[in-house]
Amino acid sequence: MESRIAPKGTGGATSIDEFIEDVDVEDKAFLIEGRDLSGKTNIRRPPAPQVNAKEEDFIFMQIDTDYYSQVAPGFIKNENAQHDTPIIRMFGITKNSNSVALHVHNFTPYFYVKINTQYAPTLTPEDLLAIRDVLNKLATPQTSLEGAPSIPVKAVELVHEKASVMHYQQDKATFIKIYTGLPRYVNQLRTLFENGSVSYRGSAGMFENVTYESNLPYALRFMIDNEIVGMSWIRVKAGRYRLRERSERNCNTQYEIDVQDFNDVECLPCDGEYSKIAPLRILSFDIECSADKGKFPVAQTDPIIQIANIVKVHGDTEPLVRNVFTLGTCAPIVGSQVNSYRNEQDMLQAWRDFVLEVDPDIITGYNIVNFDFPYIINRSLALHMNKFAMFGRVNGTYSKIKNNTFSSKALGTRETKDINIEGRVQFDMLQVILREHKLRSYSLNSVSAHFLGEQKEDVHHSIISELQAKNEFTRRRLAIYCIKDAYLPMRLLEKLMCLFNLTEMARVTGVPISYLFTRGQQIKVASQLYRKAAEHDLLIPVDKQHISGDKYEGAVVIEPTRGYYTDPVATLDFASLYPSIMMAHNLCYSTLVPPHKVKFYKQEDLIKTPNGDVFVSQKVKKGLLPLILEELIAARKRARQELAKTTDPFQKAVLDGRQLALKISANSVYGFTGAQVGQLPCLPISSSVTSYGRVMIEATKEYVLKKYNKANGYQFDSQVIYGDTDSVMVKFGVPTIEEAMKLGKEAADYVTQYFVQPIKLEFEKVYCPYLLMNKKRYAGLLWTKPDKWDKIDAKGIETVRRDNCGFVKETVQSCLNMLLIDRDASKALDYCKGVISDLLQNRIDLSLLVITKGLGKKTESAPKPGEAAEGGDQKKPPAAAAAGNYHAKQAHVELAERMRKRDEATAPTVGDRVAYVMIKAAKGSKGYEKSEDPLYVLQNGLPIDYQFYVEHQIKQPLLRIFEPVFSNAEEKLFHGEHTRNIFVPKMATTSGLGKFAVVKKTCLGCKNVLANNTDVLCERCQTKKKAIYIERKQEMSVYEKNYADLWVQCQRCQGSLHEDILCSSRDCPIFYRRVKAKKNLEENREILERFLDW
DNA sequence: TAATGGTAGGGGAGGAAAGTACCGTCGTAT
DNA sequence: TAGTGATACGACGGTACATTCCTCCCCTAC
Ligand SMILES: Nc1ccn([C@H]2C[C@H](O)[C@@H](COP(=O)(O)OP(=O)(O)OP(=O)(O)O)O2)c(=O)n1
Ligand code: SF4
Repeated sequence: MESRIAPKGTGGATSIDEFIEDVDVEDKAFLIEGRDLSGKTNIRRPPAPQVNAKEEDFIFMQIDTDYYSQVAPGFIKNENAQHDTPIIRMFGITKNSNSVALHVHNFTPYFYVKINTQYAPTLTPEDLLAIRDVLNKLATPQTSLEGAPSIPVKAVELVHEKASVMHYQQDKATFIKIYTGLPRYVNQLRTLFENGSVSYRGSAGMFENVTYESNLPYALRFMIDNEIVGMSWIRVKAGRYRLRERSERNCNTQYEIDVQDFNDVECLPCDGEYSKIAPLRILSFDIECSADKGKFPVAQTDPIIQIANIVKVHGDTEPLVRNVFTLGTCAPIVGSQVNSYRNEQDMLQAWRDFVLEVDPDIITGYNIVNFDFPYIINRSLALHMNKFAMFGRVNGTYSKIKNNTFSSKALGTRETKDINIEGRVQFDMLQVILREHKLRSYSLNSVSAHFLGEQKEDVHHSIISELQAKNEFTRRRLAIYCIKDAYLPMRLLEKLMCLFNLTEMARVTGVPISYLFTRGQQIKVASQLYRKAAEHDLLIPVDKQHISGDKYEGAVVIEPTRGYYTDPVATLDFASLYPSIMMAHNLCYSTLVPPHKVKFYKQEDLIKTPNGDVFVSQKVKKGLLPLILEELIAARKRARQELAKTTDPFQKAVLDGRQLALKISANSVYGFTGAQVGQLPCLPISSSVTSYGRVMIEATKEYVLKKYNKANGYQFDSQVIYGDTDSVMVKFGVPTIEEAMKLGKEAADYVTQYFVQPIKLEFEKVYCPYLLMNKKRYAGLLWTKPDKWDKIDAKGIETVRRDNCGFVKETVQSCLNMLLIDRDASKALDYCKGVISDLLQNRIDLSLLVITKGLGKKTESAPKPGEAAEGGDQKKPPAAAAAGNYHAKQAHVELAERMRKRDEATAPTVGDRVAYVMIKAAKGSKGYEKSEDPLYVLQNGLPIDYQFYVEHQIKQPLLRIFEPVFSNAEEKLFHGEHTRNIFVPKMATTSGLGKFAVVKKTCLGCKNVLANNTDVLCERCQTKKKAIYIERKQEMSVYEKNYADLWVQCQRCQGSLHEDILCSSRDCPIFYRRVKAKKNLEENREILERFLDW
C-alpha cells in the first residue's frame, strides 16, 4: 500500500558541506535558514497537560468561531433534547500552544419584532404562547440530514426595556423577542413579518413589518452578546466546563470541551498578558501540477506532482518544518525533508496526514484559496479519494468548494472560492496583499520583489512538466522552486506583520479574523454598532428601505489657482474630519430627530446641521457612533504613536499601513450611514456630515484670508490656492520655509478655536516648490522641518497611478526630481528629450513599456449554446447583459478576451490586472487592436509601436508638468531633432509585398542599403574594413558581458549556478533584458559571421 | 441568494453625431 | 449597336475624414 520511496544515501539528509559543493549556498539561503530540517523531526504540538476541570480555569486564544447543528449530546442539559440544535464551536490555542475546540450549548438564535403601541399593554403571557403557535404554523419546519426535527419558534418573550436605535427615543417601546430553533428560521420568519403575513387576533396590525436584529450571522451574534471580539483570549471558569472523553470526541484538537451555559464563556480584555498573540502554528504550502501539451493543468486530468510546506510557530525565528512531497524520486535537498511517492494518491494522502499531524492554526500560501485548495480538492475527487479532503479540525467534515463573488467600490469585483476548513484560518497572502496594497502586479514574483527585494523565477507550466518527466535531479530543481513558493508567503506574512495587524483589527472591530479576508467594511461597522447598541438597550432595525439610488452631495474641492509656486505653501488639514464632525455634533442614528418631532424639544437641546437635519445634543444623549469613533480613533492614535517611534523605513511603511487601515475603518462608519445598499443607511447623517465639511472648509479659508493680510499688519496678503475636503493650501507670501511653518502652526491653532471639540485643524507640512496642475493633481517638495526637505509628494499624477507604463512613471519622476529638488528646468527638459529619443530608438527596456489595467468586470458573456448564433444587426446589447458587463471596447479588455481564446486557464479574469504593450498595426487601428501580451510579443518578435508611447503615454503628462514652467513646451519637447531618428525594426525594411518581400541588407559601416545582398560593406566603407570589424568585435564583447551579467543575476534568483535558466517572468525587468540581450547577441554574432565569410 | 463604506474628480479612449471637404452626377442656362 | 451638341455652373448626394461632445472606465484624493 505504502508507495513511499526510501530516500537515497545515508539517512536521507545531505550535509551542508555537500550542498556547498553542489551549488552556491548564499543563493539558497531560504533552504538552510535555521536548523537542518532534512531529517525526521518531531512536528507535533507539545503534549497537552492534564486539566482538572473542577479546579482550573480554562483559558485560550480564540481564532475561529462557527456553529453546527446537531442533537445535543447526552451529557448536555437541553430542553429540546431530541431536536436539531445549533451549537457554537470555538477553536483556539492555549498559551502553551495546545489546540482547543469548545462547544457552547444553549445559545438560542433570536430576533425582535416591535409591537404597535396600541396593542402593547394588552399582551398577556397566553398571547405570547399563542403568537408562538401562529408563527410555528406559518413557518416551514425542517428536518436535519440525520432526521432530527426542529421547531421554528421555541419561545416568544415580551421585552420592555429596549428601544429602536433609529431616531432619538425618549421612551422605551414594546418588542417581542422571538427565539428560534435554528439560525435559518430567523431569516424565514423575517420574511414573513416583512411581507405582513403574520396576523394575530385577526389582523396583521399588531406587528410592525420591520424586524430587529434579524440579519446577524449567528456566530457573530453569540460573540456580540458575550462581548467576545475576534482573536481574543477566552476564559471558562473552573467547574463550568467539561472535558470530553475519548469516545465523545468530535474534533482532532488536543482539548475538546463543552460549556453548558453560554454565559460562562467570557472574553478577557485585550491588555497586559492577554494582548499577546498565542504561539500559533502557521503552515505555508504550495503545489505544483503538470500537464501535457503545454496546456495549463486542469484538476480533472492533470496530476499534482509536488507539495512543499513550511511550518513556523508565531514568534519563533526558525521554521519547524521544511519539506516537500514529490511524485516520483527526487534528489536530496539540503536542509529540507524530501518525501517521495510512486503514485499520486499516496502522496496526497501522506500530505493530508502531515497537515493533520502539524495541526496548523493558520494556513497560508499564495492564492491557496482560489487555486491550491480547489485544485487539491478537485483532484482528490477526480481520483475518487472520497474520504480525503478533511483538512479541518472536525472529524469527518470534508472541505468543499463554493463559488462566490465579492464586489465593493473600493476593492472592485472579484470571483472567489469559499473553502470550509473548520478551526483553521485561511490566511491567503494574495488576498491580504490585494486588500492592503495597491500594486501594478500581484504575482508572487512581483510582490516578493516589491516587499522582500527578492525576485522569484517563474517557470512556465509546460517546462514544469518537462522537469517532472526527466529525472530525480530535474525534479529536485522543481522541488526547490516549489519550496521557495511556500517560503515566500511565509516571509511576506512575517515582514508585513500581517498577523499582528489583522489581530489588532479583529480585536478593535470585534469580528473574527476570517471576516477580514472575505468580508467588507460594512460588517466591521455593524459588529461595533450592535455591540454599542446592546450596551445602551437599543435595537437595530433591519429595514429593506426603498433606495433612491441618488447620490448625495459630498465634499468641496476648492478651485485651484494652477501654477508653479516657488514660495512655500503651507497645508492645513483637519484631523480625521468626518469622524470628528460626527463626534462634535453628536451625529448618530440614536440622536436623530425626525422633522415632525422637532417641535417637541427645547431649542438648546438640539443641533441643526447645515443640511437642515436635527440631532439632540450630547447633553441629552450621547450617540453610539461617536462612541465607536472614539475607540477607533484611540486605536489609530496608538498606532501612530508607535509609528512615530520607529525609524526603519520598511517598519514605518508597515505601521503606516496599519494606522491607515484604522483610519479607513473610522471613515467607514460615516460611509456605513451613507451606504444606500447597506444594512442601515441613514442619509440625514451622512449628508449632514458632508454639509458640515463643506461649511468648514469654506470657513477655514475665510478665517485665514481675513486674518493673514497686510491690513492686519502681516507682511503679505495670504492666498488660499487650493483645498480638498478637509485641507487648505495657503501661500502666506513669506519666502522662507521657517516663516511659513510658523504662520501655518499659528493659523491652525487660530482656526481650531472656532470649531467644536474635538474638531482640530492641524498644520501638517509645507510644500516648496509646489506644482499645482489641477484638482487632485499636484506635486511638491514636502517639508516637515525647516532645515531639510522630506520627500517629493505627488498626488494624482502618473507617478502614483498604476494605469500607465513604467517608462512614463520613471520619466515623470525624474523630471519632478530635477524640477523640484534641483530646480533646474532646462536640465529636466534635456533629460526628457534624451529619454524620448531613447524610446524612439528602442533603447528602453520592454518591461518599462508594459501597461497594466484592472479588469473591473466580467468579460466572457456566458457562452450559452442557444445565444451563440445571432444574425444580422444587434445594435444594443441584450438587456440581460446590462449588469456588470463592458459596454465599451478597451485595450486591456479585448486583450483579455484574446488571451482567453488562446488558453482559458491562464487568461486574466475579473479583478485581475492585465499587462500589455502596444504593438505596431495598420494606420488608424484602434488602441484595442494594438494591445498584446508582452510575453507573446517576445515569443513572436512583434514590433512595438514606439510612436504610440510618445503620443499617447508620455506626451500629455510631460506637457502638464512643463506647461506651467515653459511657454512652448510642446514645441520644445516633441518637435526637435531628437524625435527624427526612429528605430526601424528589421521586419519593417522588407517591402510589403508578401512572399516576394526581400530583406535588404545594409552596410555595416554607414547603414546605407547595399546593392548586393551578399555584401557586408558598401564601396565607400571598404577602406575602413578593419576598423569597422574591430568596432563590431568590441560591441560583441559588450553584448556578451551584458548577457552574462543578466544570466548570473537569474542564476542568483533561481538559486543555482549550474542549471539552465527556465524563467519567463512577465513581471521581472531582468527577464525582458535577458531576452533582448540574447537577441542582440545573436544578431551581432550573425553579422560577424557574415563578415568573416565575406 | 447574500452581500457590497461614501462623493468628487481627472483623464484617456471609443463612439455617435454633427461638420466639412471633396468628388461625381445631374439638370439647366448659354 | 444605335445614337450622340458642347460647355459652364450650381445643386445635390455620397463618402471619407476631422472635430466635438458625451459616455464609459480606471484609478485616484479626499
Ligand atoms: N477613504 C476615505 C478617505 C477620506 N474620507 C473622508 C473622511 C475624512 O475625514 C475626510 C478627509 O480625509 P483625509 O484623507 O484627510 O483623512 P482624515 O482627515 O480622516 O485623517 P487625517 O487625520 O489623516 O487627516 O475624507 C473618506 O470618507 N474615506
Ligand atoms: S528573469 Fe531572472 S531575475 Fe527575473 S525572476 Fe526570472 S530568473 Fe529571476
